[in-house]
Amino acid sequence: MKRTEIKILLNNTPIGTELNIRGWVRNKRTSKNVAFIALNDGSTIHNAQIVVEIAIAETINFSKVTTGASITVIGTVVASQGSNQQIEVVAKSIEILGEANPDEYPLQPKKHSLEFLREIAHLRFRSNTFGAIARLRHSMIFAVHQYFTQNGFFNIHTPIITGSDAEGAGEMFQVTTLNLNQLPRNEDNSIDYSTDFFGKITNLTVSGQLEVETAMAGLSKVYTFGPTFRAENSNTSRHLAEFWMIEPEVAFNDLIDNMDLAEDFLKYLIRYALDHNMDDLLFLSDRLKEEEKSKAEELRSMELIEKLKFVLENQFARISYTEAIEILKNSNPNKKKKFQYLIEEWGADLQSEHERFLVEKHFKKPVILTDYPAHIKAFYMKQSEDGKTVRAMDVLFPQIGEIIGGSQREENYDKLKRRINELGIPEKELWWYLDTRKFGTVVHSGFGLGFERLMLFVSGMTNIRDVIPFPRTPQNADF
RNA sequence: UCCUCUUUAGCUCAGUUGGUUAGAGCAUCUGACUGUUAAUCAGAGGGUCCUAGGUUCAAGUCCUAGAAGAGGAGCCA
Repeated sequence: MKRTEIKILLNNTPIGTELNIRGWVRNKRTSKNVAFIALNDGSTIHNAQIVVEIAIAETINFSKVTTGASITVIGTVVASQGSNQQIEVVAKSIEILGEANPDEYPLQPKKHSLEFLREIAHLRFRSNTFGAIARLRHSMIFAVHQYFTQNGFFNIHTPIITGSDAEGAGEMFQVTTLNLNQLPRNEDNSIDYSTDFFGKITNLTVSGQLEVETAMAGLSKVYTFGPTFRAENSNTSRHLAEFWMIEPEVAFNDLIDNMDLAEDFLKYLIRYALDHNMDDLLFLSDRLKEEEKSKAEELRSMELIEKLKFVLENQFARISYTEAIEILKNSNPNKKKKFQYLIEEWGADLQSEHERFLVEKHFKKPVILTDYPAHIKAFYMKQSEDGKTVRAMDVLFPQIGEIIGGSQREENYDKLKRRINELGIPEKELWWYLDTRKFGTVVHSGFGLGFERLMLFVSGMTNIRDVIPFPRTPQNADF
């Protein structure tokens, strides 16, 4: 008999239907005459309740039906006598597909710590929490492509191995086929890369932006959605060495258009989650509430679904860096010297505590900060007439901080070239990038959205290692 | 990389001022139970107290170094 997914079973299967369901046992409860199996196949957060009469149990080695075992059940859909589910399946036959030795199987029908689940990342797809995260993650991936498709964008696969080290977005992982125990040397003892696979130094990409800008200058509306690698020694709950980034780039868009795109895009994704993943969101919300019980009242965050709706219904605040400095300068924490880094003058880089103050205390909603001092931002950003700032924008979210970083790009060939030289970036590595400004240059803008940071916000999880299946962080590349 | 905290049973955690044989809940196993909901009840088994040194008559407990994990900071998405 063909398998019926548990999601289908629970949605609209009429009483009396005979069907086959398969999955992994979450829990088994036995009494004298009847046993109950909670079965999950990952199609939904919900389990199917299998009712096993003693006569059926006796046909198999029922003691081997343990938490974690995989089974296939043929049975009949009936109205449930219990109160926790509408329907259940009375088994006619059960077959054990794969046993799970209870002495070795680490998942129990109880709440596990997220740290423990991380240590068994290969099994945590079978937990409620990570199952919900995985389904939500898929939904968000799909929604990203759907949003851009509906809005006339084209997806561009930018290279993962890059030959340019001029992107300036952090430490890179080197890619080489050279024998590290026996490196070929030049006469001056430097390493001879001419015999390396690409004949030069290559690294894993830290951003697809420069390449995707070349696609923009031809297709107008493009985006990348790919893996990104940063070899920073970052040990925080919001950094990964390998993460996924979405980078739209749009010709003829200025900074205002860019902000409109970022806000519309984020709201679309959040709305998509609310429309398509309510079961998982409700579970994650309950989980979060449970977790927050142990926190002091003032440290608790808004309930997850309420928070998502709140972001949807409110305009993001949009202020310039200069305005932000004024707000911070006159803020209570600054006057009372509560900030670790006090705001004294224009030009200072904003610290996490300042961003959090603006988002969580002052505006109490997402904030887009624009027009930062040029000296704290990347070379490619559009230089303003004031000569001091660039047309940059960061979208700041509560708890997460910077979820998007973007800008209008400098489209003027001479200005861009001058900035590259000022910063000592090797110009000859960027000849192809400069060509986009040399031939038919256009005003254009784009941004980078950290996909896992979006996942943090939408799922309400607090550690980025719990929203990606196999996190890569310093000293950890297991699985 | 810096600061702070943590590391005791399969999991989550107690463990007093350094003092007998290191405990609990859950899980596992055995049994009981007329339909359970992380079932319930009774019993049993289960320990390199993170590692290596040190102090002491005596160390899970104190000291030093290291490892791993967490929170915060920096870097950023």
